Order: sequence, then structure tokens, then C-alpha cells
Amino acid sequence: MQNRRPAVISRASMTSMNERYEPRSIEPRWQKRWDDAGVFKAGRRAGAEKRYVLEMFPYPSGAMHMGHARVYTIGDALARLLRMKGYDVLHPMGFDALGLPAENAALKDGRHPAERTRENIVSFREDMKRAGFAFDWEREFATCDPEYYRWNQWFFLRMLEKGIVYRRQGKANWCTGCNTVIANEQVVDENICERCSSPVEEKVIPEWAFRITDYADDLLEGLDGLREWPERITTMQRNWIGRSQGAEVDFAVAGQAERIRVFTTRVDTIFGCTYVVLAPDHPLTARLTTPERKAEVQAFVERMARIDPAGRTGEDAPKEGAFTGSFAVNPYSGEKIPVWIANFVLAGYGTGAVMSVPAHDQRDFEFARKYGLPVRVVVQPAGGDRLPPGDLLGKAFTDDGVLVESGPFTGLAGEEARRRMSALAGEKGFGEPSVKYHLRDWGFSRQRYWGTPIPIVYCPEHGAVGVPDADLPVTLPPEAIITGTGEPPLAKVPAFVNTTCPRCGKAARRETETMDTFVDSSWYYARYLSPRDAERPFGQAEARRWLPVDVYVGGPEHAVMHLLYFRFWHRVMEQLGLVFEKEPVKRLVTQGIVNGPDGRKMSKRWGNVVQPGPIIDRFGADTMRMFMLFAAPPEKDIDWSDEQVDGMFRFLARVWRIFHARQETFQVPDRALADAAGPFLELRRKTHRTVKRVTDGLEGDLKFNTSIAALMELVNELYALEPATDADRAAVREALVAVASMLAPFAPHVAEELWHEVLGPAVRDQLLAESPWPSYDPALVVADVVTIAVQVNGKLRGEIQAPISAGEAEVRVLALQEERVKTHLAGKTLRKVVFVPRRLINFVVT
RNA sequence: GGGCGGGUGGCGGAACUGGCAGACGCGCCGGACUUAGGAUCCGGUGCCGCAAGGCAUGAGGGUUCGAGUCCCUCCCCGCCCA
Repeated sequence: MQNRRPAVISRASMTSMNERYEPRSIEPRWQKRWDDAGVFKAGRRAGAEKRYVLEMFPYPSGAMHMGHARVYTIGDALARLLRMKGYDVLHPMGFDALGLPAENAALKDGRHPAERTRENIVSFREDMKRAGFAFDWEREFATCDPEYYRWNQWFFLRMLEKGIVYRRQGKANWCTGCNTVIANEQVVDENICERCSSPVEEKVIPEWAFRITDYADDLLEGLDGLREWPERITTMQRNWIGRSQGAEVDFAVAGQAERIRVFTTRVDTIFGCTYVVLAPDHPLTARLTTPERKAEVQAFVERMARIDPAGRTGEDAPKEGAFTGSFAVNPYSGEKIPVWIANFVLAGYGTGAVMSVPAHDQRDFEFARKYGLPVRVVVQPAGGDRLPPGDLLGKAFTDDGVLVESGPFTGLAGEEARRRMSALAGEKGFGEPSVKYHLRDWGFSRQRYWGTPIPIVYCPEHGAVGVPDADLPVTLPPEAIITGTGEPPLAKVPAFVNTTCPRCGKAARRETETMDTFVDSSWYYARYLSPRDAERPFGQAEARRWLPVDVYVGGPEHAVMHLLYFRFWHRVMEQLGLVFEKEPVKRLVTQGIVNGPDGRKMSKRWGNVVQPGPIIDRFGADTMRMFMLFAAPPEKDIDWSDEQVDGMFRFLARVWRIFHARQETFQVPDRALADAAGPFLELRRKTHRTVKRVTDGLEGDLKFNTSIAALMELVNELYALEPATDADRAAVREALVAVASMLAPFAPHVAEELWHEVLGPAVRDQLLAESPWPSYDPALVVADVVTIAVQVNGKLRGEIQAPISAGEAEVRVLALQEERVKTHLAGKTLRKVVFVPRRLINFVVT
């Protein structure tokens, strides 16, 4: 490979650049220069408009993987582009460092999570730096720093004051063998404990929760304003919040003082209600069960307690239930109907009881058929065939229609009926219009070690008391023993637990639960604004300058949890006067997965894992980045492809060689450009058109793949031309400069190197990374001659060259001179001519 | 079952408001580089056909001078929810 003559012969040159593209020798050099110059520090262009580009921060488990490499490449390319476009760019990075994996790993080898996390962060940061990601590293922090999580605690206290945080009875997985709460991850199939194989039950224990449901409507309405979010994400959030408008109605229990409150979205069907169903764990279940039904009902309740709620409410899960022996009275009709319990009703949703209308609800229908309960049609389709009587009905009719056999409401349409009927319930005092949500309050207590301690002290006299701000942070005691049993490890550290009541000074105990790590990621984007601020979570001037985040890049798997929680948190921060808008992120970009070369998810199991580190060693960071951007648009999944990676390397080497081969053009003065003619004028047009294409492609959508394709075309064009005059050489040089500049966001190192080669001493003290993005001359973008397609009856029969301004008459004359056109028109009658300026002419003949 | 995406060459993918389908890359084929080439450069490459031409964007219908793009019917695949 050494000393080969390149196929494109180079002439002697005083710059004499290296013939070969060797990323290893150039990448670290530019990384250092950027770093020394502080190019990526935010806030250096005070007068310029800001842009905040953020990628979801990583959980640093081991080394960086390809998924990370892809998100950060996308964000980085964007941040670099915006910087070149003159914005003051904030592009920070940190680490989501608290959480279960580190704790579980500690269980295996006994190493402290803090130690392991620190190591992982070091290796992660190293990988990111080698990839050339342009982060403002001065703002880096990890969520396991007490100086970060102290603000989690501070927020907790503020939310406690405002009543946004509260203690409630929550459901937890209780292992009957270990006698403790275990995490969801430890529950394996069919509700078995991963550690001891005992059955796991649902148990009600106290926990801390955020009142996110108070924000449900606001979070829902906010979605309408998120125009730059992928629709599927906002749809998922909408469904997750799951607002349903309906009515609550009380059914009296015959012969008892009890009332069963049901929630329904279809009160218009209530005259068709033939039974009422309670959740097995509904508080009334026991009281309503008559002595003769007791054995059966109890057995059913116990069996249901052992089954995962998600499993038993599924659409295809068999409907099961038991009759309680009691009867309820329909408040609208006075009719007496049986009360059942069933697996598909959950205590936690709505009121934990439903009215069943088998004719108009499929689940109720199946249940009724199974247990021989009556089916009564009370809604008929507005048009078309009438439904058969209930006994003959094949399936539930669930659409809106016109009410029949519904007393005074007969004849009303669904919408109108619902309004009047729920209003009546309010007037008569047996119910009211009501709105329910699928969204639950956010329970954030964790019986784990590696999380933010909840800053609460339990005093025998004063109960749960918040730790005063001055005593924050409540830090994690390093000596805690991690057991993994689900009992809070902090409870076993006396020095941590034993404290005094902030109010009375008497002996008291600390809360030993820690916070869900979703708390950490709910506001970290704001901490980047003033990561070292010891007085407050972040500064308000900074918030005004940088928020909201302009572009947020991350995986769609966070569509509901993280992305809902942090919208919620932002609203809370707005209430606290810390931020000045409701939504944290203007534009959301969700990126696809990087699969293995076999198209399967990368995993050890398949042996198809490719690591960024070795790829960078072998091809350089620029090649890896180019691959990520060229393979597909950001939102699509991609398969790793060694061949495509080779291809990207070859492209960069090809770019390198054309610079090398055209060194003679480097010193040609720009003024020679004006004389460019013929193919070199065409080259100039191509150059300017490419600048436009790339600029436009990146501006709106992030069309990295087609932008790179455009650069490839321009490079191919350069290979096709051999400059002879100074004018030719000036045109070539112009193209080379443009190529280097436009390559900068994607392959920043090689771009920087080549840019310096071509521009020489004039830019010795400058950096491409902070130089202006190239502009184009509109006059050169417009072609003066265009190719026009000639069709006969819609089929392509030739093409002609015509001046761009050519009108129909002119094009027609030229088109009719084409041999193939003549053949196809011969002997036919011309009926019509369709002319699209600059594009095509179509002769319609018969 | 519901919601949202998506079906385009051997492969990844292009295609503005309906206007030359297949940009660009990979792979493959050929040529050049008077040794080799898995380097490089040049050329070719949707399918059928010697050609003229015909056929092609999941299938079928429709609108239109013209449909990957718009409208109906249907079939597959992916993701999320249940």
C-alpha cells in the first residue's frame, strides 16, 4: 500500500498534503483544538439568538453502545450546524446515574454502585469524546452527585408544601416467601418471585405520590401546542392520559343502606343495564355477599388477587365472575338487577364498579352470554337495519344511535341523551356528570438504595415532617448494605435512620425510601443551565435565555413515562416561578434503533453486537457518524452494515483524494471565479445548488441522508473535471471549500482538516467548527437550460433541452423534431397538448 | 380488538404542491492501472426482449392527459395500547 501513485496525478504543491486519509492522525488533533478554543461552550455569542439542542442523557452502564452513538450523532450534527449558522448553541451532556442496574450489579459482585458508576462514566465520557461530540463538558453532572439530587429533595419539599406530593396507599408486589416488597423486574412469569419462586401478591402499602392527575387536563391541552412533536408521540400521550367524559350513577342496594357508585361513558344505555359488576377487591364486595354465596365469592376474590391485573383485564382474557347474591336498583327505571363481581373490573379504575349493558358493550355481552344474563336492546342504529331482540343478538352494538325503550328518554340521540340523563342524575341527587382519566398519580417511592433519599423525618409527635432546606442534601450513606430483597437498605443503617425531629428536636426516624429515577430525568435539562449553582436548582436569567429546549432527541420508548413526567415537572416549575413557559421542549425528534447486521436487535444472545469503540479505532469517528446519518432518516430503525460502513470510509477517503489531487487550485485567487465557463460554470452551479439542497434539507426536516447524497454528487462531479485555466481552478476550489464546510456537521474532523488544507494560512487561527455555514448565490442556483420530458399519451417518448423560460410554443416545436415523438404521432389525431413549464409536454392523441 | 406507522430494484434508501420512478450508497458485472488487487479510477446494472417495444412502486378497482403520490376494497409487516 505504500508509495503507490494515486490514479489522479497530483502536481507538485507547496502545501504537499498527505496522500492518504488517516483518521487516527487527524481526529484527536482537532478534538484538542476545539477543546482548547472552547468552541462548544454555550454563551459565547451573547448577541446571537440561542438554540438549545439536547439528547436524552445516558444511563452509563458499561461502555457507550451504537444506540447512543446514533442519538448523539444526530444531536451533534444538528448542534454543529446551528453553531455554524450563527446561533449561540447550548449542547450539554450529563449522566442519568442513579437506578436499579447499578444496584443489581452490586448484588452480584459486591462492588459499591457509586464506584462502578464513576468508572462507567469515565469510560462513557471517553467514548463520547473520541466520537467528536461537541458537548459543553463544563456543564456535565451526574444525577448521583449529592449536589444534583439535593434539588430533587428541594423540589419534593416545595411540592409537599403545595400539596402536589402526598402519602397514599399504593399497590406493591409482595413476595409471600421473602416477606417483602419486590420490584416489578423481579416478578417473573405468572407472578412468581425471581429469587425464591414463591407466589407474588399485590399488597397495599403506603407510598409517596405526585398528583400528576391534577394536571391531566392541562397536559392534554398542552399537546395541541406541540406542533413539532411526532404525532404518534402526542397520540400516545393522549391515550395514556385517557380522558373519558361520562357520568357517575348510584345504584341503591335492595334491602340495604349501601349504594354502589358506577362510572360510565354510556349512561344513554342505562335502560339496558341488566346487572352491575364490582371489582373483586371493591370495598362493598364482602358486605354485599349473601351467606349462601360466600364460599364461591371468596374463592374467586382470592384467586384474582394472585393474577396480574393486566393479564386478567385483557380483551382476549376469558370473562369470569361470581354472583354476590345481592340486587341493585337502577335509579332511572327502578328495576332490580343482580350484583356480580368479575375479573375485568378493576378497583383502581373509575369507581371500581360498572353497570353492565350487554347489548351495547362487547365485554358485558360476552359475560352475559356466559352466565345466562339477559340482553336488552335500548339503542337502535340511526339508519339502516334494526337490531334483533337481545336474545338473538350476535354481538354488542356499540355505536351511537337512537334510544328505544328508555322511558322518557326514548327517541333521543346518544349525545343528547347522555347530556340530559347525567344532568338528571345531578338534579335528583343520585349521580353527576364526571370525567375520568386513565392516568394515575405518580407513585415514586422505591424500596431501594441507589436513588435520591426522600427528605422526610417521622416524628412520633409531629408525624411526617419535611427536612428543612438548610439541612439538604440528605445524602446516601455509603455504608448501606444492598440486599435486593426489597426492604429499604437505608432502614438498616442506624446512623442514617436515627435523627431528630426538625420541629421538636426529639428522637425521630428518617424516611428510608428513595425516589423513582424518573424524578432525576424530569428536570435535568434545566440543571444544565447552571450546573454549579449552590443556591437554587438553576438561575432564572439562564432560564429566560435558554428555555425551552429547541430540539430534544431520544428514543420513542420514552413516549409516555419520561416525556409525560417532564412535561408535568415543567408545569410545576412554572408554578414555582422558576421557568416561564409551560412546555419544556419545542421540537421532539425520535430516533430509530440500530439493529445488528442480521436485522435483529443487537444482543449478546444473538452474538450480533457491534461496539462503537472498535469501529472508531478502525475507521475513525467520522466514518461511524457518516454511517449513522446516511443509513436512513433519523426516525427509522437501521441495521448495522459493515459494507455500508466501508462505503462511508471510502467516500471520505475519496473526498480526501480529490483535495490532494487538486492542491494546485488552493492558491488560485477567487477573482478568477468570474471567468468560469462551460463545464466549470456548470460546476459552479452544481456547487451552489448543492449548498441550497443541503441547507434546505437540514433546515426543516433533518434530512441528513439526502444531504450527504448531495455532497456525494458534488464530489463525483469534481472527479469528472480536469481544470486547465485559473478560472477552472477557481471553480474547483470553490467547490472544495463548500464540500469541506458542508461536511463539518457530519464528519467534523476530516472536514476541519481539509478546510485548513484548502484555505491555508488565511484561516490558521480559525476553526471551521465556528465558521459561518456557506451561502449560495441564487443566480447560480437557477439553471438556464432545463431538460423537458416529452410524452405521447402519458408515455415518455423523448427528452429535449430548452431554455428555462421556454413557453409552450417553443417547446412544442422542439419536441416535434424528436424522431421517436414523430413515430408515435404518425397517423394519429392530436387532441390536446398538456404543457408543464420546465418539466414536460404531453401530446394526447387518438 | 383499537391506535399509529409502513410495503418502491439483489439490499439500505430517493422522488417538491399529481409531472422523466429508482437520486445517493451497498452489492454485482465489465474495463483500465503493460505483476497481483479484497486498493484506486472509468463504465454498466429494475424486469422481459437481439431489437423495436412492453411490463414495473403489496393486490384489485377508480379519478386524471398523467398516480409511488389522490379516492374506494382487500392483503401483509412493524411499533404502541389493550
